[in-house]
Amino acid sequence: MGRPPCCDKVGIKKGPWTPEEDIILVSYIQEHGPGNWRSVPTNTGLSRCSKSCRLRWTNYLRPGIKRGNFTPHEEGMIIHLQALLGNKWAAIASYLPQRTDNDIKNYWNTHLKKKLKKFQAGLMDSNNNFGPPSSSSETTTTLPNPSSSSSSSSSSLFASNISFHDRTNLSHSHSASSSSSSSSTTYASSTENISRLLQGWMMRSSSSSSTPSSLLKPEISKDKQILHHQNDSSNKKNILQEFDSSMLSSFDDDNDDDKQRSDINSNGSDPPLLFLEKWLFEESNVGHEDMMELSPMF
DNA sequence: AAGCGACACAACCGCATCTCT
DNA sequence: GAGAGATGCGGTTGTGTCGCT
Repeated sequence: MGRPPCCDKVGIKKGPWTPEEDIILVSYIQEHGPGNWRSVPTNTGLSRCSKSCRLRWTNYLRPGIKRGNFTPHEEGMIIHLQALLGNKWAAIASYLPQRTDNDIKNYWNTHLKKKLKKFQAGLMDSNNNFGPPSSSSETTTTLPNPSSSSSSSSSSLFASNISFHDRTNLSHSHSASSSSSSSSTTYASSTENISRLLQGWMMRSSSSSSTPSSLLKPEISKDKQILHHQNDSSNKKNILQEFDSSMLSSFDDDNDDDKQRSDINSNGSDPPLLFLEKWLFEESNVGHEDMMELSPMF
C-alpha cells in the first residue's frame, strides 16, 4: 500500500551477480545464517537489495541445490504435482529435494509445457480417429484444477483432458526423448568456483552441524499444509495424501520401484492410459517396458 | 564469418502473506 | 486490532548461448 519497492534506491546494482559478490554473500551467510535479509546489503557492503540477495541465495548459492538435468523421476513428479497443485512452484519444490521453485518453474515453462501442448495436440488428432474425449473422461478420474488464477491456463488445459494416471505417465516420453539429446548444463567457471567454495563449506558445516537442516532437506511447505486443510475436495485431498505417502516411501527407498509400479498398475490401466502410452511410444521411440523402467516412482 | 531466431535460465518486479510492535 | 516492515511467491523479462541459414 504505497510502500516503495526495496530496489528503488539509487546505487543499487542490478543484473548478473559476479563471483566476488557471490563469495561475499556466501561468506556472510556462512557466518550469520540466512535470514534478516534487510541487513545483508548494509552488513556486507553489497550494492544489492535485500530481495536480490535472498533470491541469489535461495536459487543459486544455497548448499544442496542440484542443478542441471531433471531426472525422469523429477519430471514425473513435476507434471504430477503441477496437475494437482497448479502453479504452486514453492509447494512443488518442497517435494523435490535440491530443486528450487525457480528452477522448476523455468523447467516447466521451457520444457514441460511444450511437451504437454504437443501431447494435447496429439490427443486432439487421435480423438478425431478414435472418438470423442468424453468417452474417456467418464471412465477416468479427472482431477480438479486447484489453481484459480487465470495465469494457470496451462494446468487447466492439461487437467481438463487427462486422467490421473495419464499425467503421471506423461513424463516418461520427455525423459526418454530428451535424455539422449540433452547435455549436462554447463556453468561459467566463476560459478564452479563458488561451487567449490560451497563444497568446502558444506564439508565443514556438516562436521560442525552449523548448517540449518532446513537448507539441506525439503520440508512440507505451508502451501501444501493449507491445501490439505482448506480444500474441500476430498478427491484431491486423497490424491495429495496418496502422493505424500508415495513420496515418503520414495525418499525412503528410491529403489523400491517395482512395488510402486505394481501399486499403480493394480489400479488398472484405463483406455486413455493405453492411448497415452501409445502416444508416448510413438513420440519417444521407446517401448512400454522402457517407459516403465524410466519411471522409478510410478 | 555474420546475421538471425530459438532457447534456456538468471534475475527482476509486483503483489500477497507473514511477523512484529 | 492496526499498521509497518520483512519475507515469500509467481509471472515476466533480459541476456547469453547455440544452431541454422
